Amino acid sequence: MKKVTIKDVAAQLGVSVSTISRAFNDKYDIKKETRERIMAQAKELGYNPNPIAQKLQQNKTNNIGVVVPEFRNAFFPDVITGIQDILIPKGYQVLIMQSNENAETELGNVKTLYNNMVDGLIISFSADTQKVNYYKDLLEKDFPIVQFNRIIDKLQTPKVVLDDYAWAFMATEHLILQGYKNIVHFKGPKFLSFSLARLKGFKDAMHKHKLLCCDAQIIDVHGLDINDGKQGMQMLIDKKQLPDAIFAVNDPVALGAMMVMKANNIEIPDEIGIVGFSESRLSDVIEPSLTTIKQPTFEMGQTAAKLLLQELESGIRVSQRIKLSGSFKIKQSSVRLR
Amino acid sequence: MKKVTIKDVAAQLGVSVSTISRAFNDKYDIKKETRERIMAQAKELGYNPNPIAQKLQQNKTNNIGVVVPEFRNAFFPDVITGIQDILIPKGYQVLIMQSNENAETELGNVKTLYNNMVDGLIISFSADTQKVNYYKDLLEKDFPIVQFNRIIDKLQTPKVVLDDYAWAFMATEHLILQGYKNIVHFKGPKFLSFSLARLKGFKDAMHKHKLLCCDAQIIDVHGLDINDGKQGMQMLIDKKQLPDAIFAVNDPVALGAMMVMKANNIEIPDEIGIVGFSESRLSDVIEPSLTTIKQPTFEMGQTAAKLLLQELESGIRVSQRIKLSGSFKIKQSSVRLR
DNA sequence: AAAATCCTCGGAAACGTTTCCGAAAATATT
DNA sequence: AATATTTTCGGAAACGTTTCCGAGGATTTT
Repeated sequence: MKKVTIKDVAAQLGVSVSTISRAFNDKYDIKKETRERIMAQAKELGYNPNPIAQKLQQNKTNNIGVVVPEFRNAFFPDVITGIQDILIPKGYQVLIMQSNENAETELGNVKTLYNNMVDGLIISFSADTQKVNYYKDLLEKDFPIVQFNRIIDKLQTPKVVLDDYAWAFMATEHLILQGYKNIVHFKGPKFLSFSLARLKGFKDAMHKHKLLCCDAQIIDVHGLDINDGKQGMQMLIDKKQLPDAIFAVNDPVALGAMMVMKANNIEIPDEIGIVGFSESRLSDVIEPSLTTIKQPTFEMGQTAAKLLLQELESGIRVSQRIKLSGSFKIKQSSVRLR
Repeated sequence: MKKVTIKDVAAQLGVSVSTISRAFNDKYDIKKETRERIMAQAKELGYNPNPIAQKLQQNKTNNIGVVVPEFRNAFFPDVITGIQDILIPKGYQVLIMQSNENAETELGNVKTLYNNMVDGLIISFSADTQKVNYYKDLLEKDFPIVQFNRIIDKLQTPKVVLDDYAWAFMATEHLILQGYKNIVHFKGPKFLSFSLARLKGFKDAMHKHKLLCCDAQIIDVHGLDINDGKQGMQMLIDKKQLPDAIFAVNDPVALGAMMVMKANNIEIPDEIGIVGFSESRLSDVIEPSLTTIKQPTFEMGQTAAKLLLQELESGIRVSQRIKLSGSFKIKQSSVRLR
């Protein structure tokens, strides 16, 4: 476990420590032959520069923190893969933490990462994050942060999101064009940016087509999980207020609703049509397959990473908001046989 | 972005740097009042010890590396959550990397983590890892490693696995007791420890009940994904060698097989029964629901973390192999209506 | 041949901590 | 009151690098 240090190499070759450093950092002021001699000897001894010492010296860690609410669903893992795809080739390490949809652990995560001197942060906020003063403090210290997917508008950082409004509008309109009229929306947690955008997309589509869109059409399922969808659907059944169709805030909620419908012998898409959001692997497995919006997860991660990299390299923050485009996956759950 | 250091606090209070350090590390040789005075002032100035400097000094990072083949399926994320559950309260950071089922990137990951001075490593190997000399080198340097799930026997480290053999045996026997006779096994990649264990469990159960178990009963699907299951099933259909039942090496493979069966109007479980392994969320969504073995993922992560902690704290390696117990989830796909 | 320039390298400070050693001050012991 | 002991603290070295400054020798220019 004894590590070999720069001094060992220097002593072995009878040169100074600084020369070794020069060799490893490819500085201009070193003779090519000594460089080669050093590299050979270093390899021989199994020397690797100690990154901790380098970080202390350079006041830079080459670590990037990523905080996500969960990684049980495929969404965040895919985004993270995109982030790594950009950052790792640039020599960065990606430290991942999960907040479990809890604002408090989220704050703890961020503090830990910051105190561990990550050079920047990429974050998607938990469903119940409201207080942002700590994040504002960080931004004032010029600490680079990029938000994606679940953003907080008032934080002045680069952001990358899907155009949730537009796609929600399109999903709703798709249901309308299929002839569904009494459509309800299973909406997501109220503090989440995309919940609001998707809700607005739904409402506007309904209004455009002059369909009824009163409070009863908007069901708050409180969460984003399969169980939340189940509960929402069960409630509708209990109240005997069955709609024509459902636009769910995301796939798991849609899935849950479908499972309850199937248990109650409600025919999909004949009696009730349904579309989800954010394609999951489950959407192809369930029967009938679930119409959904596919998000460019990998690209979302790449974009967020690039934005961070830009700020890291230039030192200037550009609080742009990048909207990515999704794709509409029309499957069986929303297409009526004519 | 200018960080406040220990010197700033010292200067501000007119005491020495070492006293500040003592205060923060709760040493015995400091007066209580000065300690309080220091802590108050530190908070006032917003001082936090620089962990990089601490790590350099202590030659210890409090970082643990975790390398997994993927985290698209729920399995590894769940295990990681278990790992974090133990390690984070102990003050460790958990750095996660994914190898994408590729031995080469896996090796790269491990090297990066090692060079970044993680204190230990928890790893589940990729499907095509065969060369282990680098890992052996690390072990000889007394670098702590714990393996889980996908292990390499000849590496002398603590290991935590499911009792794959026993559960595969039970799964197969379950099919037999349901009256299935012509049973095939979709086996996993041949270098994977659990592939072999599950295969052996299958074979032994077949032999015990004196059922035919020739080469034709063992189908190598080459991978662990939905597509591999699809291909395996398609091949059986093309060859017109349909079995009574299938025991698949894992859930995605089983899922793929089911999807092809359904596309070909093969009735499950009447014509063909099927059981998977390692309960996934998909197993409840597909129809009919898939009988499977549930692995204690969270506990597996906790156990691996505890083993590592033990070695870290005691400094001695105990190459024990811990077998965890699963649970058998009997659902529709393997239960014949009588 | 003297002066100017360039190339290569060594020495030392710095990054922000912890810890060992010893000294001064406070307290206890005789 | 003198000595011994304990408590509390400061100074300095150390962890392993990078980088600035400057010096010596080699090379080029005049």
